[in-house]
Amino acid sequence: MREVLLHDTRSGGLLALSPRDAWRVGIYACGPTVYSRIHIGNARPFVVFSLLKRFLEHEGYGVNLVINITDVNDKIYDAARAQGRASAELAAEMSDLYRADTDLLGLGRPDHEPLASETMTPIVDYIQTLVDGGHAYEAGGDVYFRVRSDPAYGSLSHRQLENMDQGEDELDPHPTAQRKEDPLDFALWKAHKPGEDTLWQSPWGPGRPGWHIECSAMAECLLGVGFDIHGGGSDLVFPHHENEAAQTRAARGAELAKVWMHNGMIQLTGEKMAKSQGNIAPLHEVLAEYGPHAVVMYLISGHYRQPLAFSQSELEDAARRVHRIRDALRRLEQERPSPPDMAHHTVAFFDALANDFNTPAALAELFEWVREANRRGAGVGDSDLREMLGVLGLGELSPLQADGDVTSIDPEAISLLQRREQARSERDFEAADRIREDLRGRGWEIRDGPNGPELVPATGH
RNA sequence: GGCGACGUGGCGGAGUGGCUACGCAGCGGCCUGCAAAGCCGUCUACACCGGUUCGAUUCCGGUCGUCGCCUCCA
Repeated sequence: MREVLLHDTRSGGLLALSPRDAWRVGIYACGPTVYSRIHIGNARPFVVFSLLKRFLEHEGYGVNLVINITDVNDKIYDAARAQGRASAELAAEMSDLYRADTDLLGLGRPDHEPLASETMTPIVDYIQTLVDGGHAYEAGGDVYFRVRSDPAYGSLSHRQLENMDQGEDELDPHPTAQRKEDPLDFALWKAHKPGEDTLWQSPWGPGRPGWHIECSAMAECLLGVGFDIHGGGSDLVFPHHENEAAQTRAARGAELAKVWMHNGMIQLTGEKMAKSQGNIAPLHEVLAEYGPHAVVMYLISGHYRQPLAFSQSELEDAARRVHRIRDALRRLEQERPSPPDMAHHTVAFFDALANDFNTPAALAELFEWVREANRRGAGVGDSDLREMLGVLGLGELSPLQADGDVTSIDPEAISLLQRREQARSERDFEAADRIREDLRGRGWEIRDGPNGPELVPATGH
């Protein structure tokens, strides 16, 4: 049995995965706030945790993956107002688009995708527990978390309370400084304000929850307290995850999660890709241009904890890597066992994933396997490569052209190929080359091998 | 200002106290009518300055630079 090591933000080191329930791993990852379509950066945690789930299942664990959708939030109100629409309508539409866009990645869905708007009762109960326990207080219809009531506050993000910037946002149209006991306190419940078109009832009056308590409630509802892995982007470590952790300690007297995993940012021209900076690459556009396999390949080309450079050429590189694998698949014996003396690469592949989910190191092994298979030529079974690709979410990759599957090629192409062979046998290479160009225009590429010419779909990733 | 991460060959990106990462691109070769695909080779990388060490890209200190967070941005 492989020991799975994961980097934990709180301890700053690697922890061995040791599930709360023997073979059952609970994972909660923070999903998007649905005020616009998601971008490639938002796709990183979705892909990382979806693939981590696949890997853990490969290792014999059962996995319960929860990725929430934040559909009640200031940003949604702002975006809806700017568009002159109802916020709930915008959130519903963007939730649908989020699911549609991530569906196209071909990785399936998480096991649960809770909505904040459908978790209101547990959220209000949670806040009540905090108030009852003296960890939160009502002020003018708002409810705030008493940060200094949690002695461990700061332990996740490694910050000292005295070092925190306590300045209030001067541009905030609804200053809260006067209502808070302490500038560090954060909102659990926000009283309804004019212009906000959704509201829920609570013991403190109508309003809506703060972001942090939404996630705590959704996570606890589906996974309980003390689940195995809590994940998300590194930009959420503070304050979002710090606050989640504090809420759970205060309300339940226990840690919310055992391991806190954070993925690095996707970077465009050296800077973080963020909606607020307007330098976004929408996921659906990237998918439409390069296809799901190249996008997934791109996202796993760096270690999940590191920042990852984003550019056209990075996606093109990824598409070429996918192409190399497809080509290799084409030469392999379909659905046959792989040579045992190549298995050390496969073992190393999974070992790399067990070592803090090191996908680039795993990919290196996969490509070593591919090269060895190519070296050996015919007769190599595809099972090992299939096994590796399956865990990477690339299991649907099909060979460029299954031998003998001639019926899928249009008859015109077949006859062109025959005419080219005719020309070649007559040493009329000019004509032969013209036909080759013709076929390329039709999307077919000719490869003259020892067993005669083959047609494969043209590269045009 | 505080906290954290990081600076690897043309690009992306792993990793290690001494041994080819890997991929893409380029170049040379094999194969081929020519290509494509593939294979072989090559491009002799580890920001800078000190220190520890038989030996450092890898450990320690400093310098410069970059990025993230400290405002509900994955």
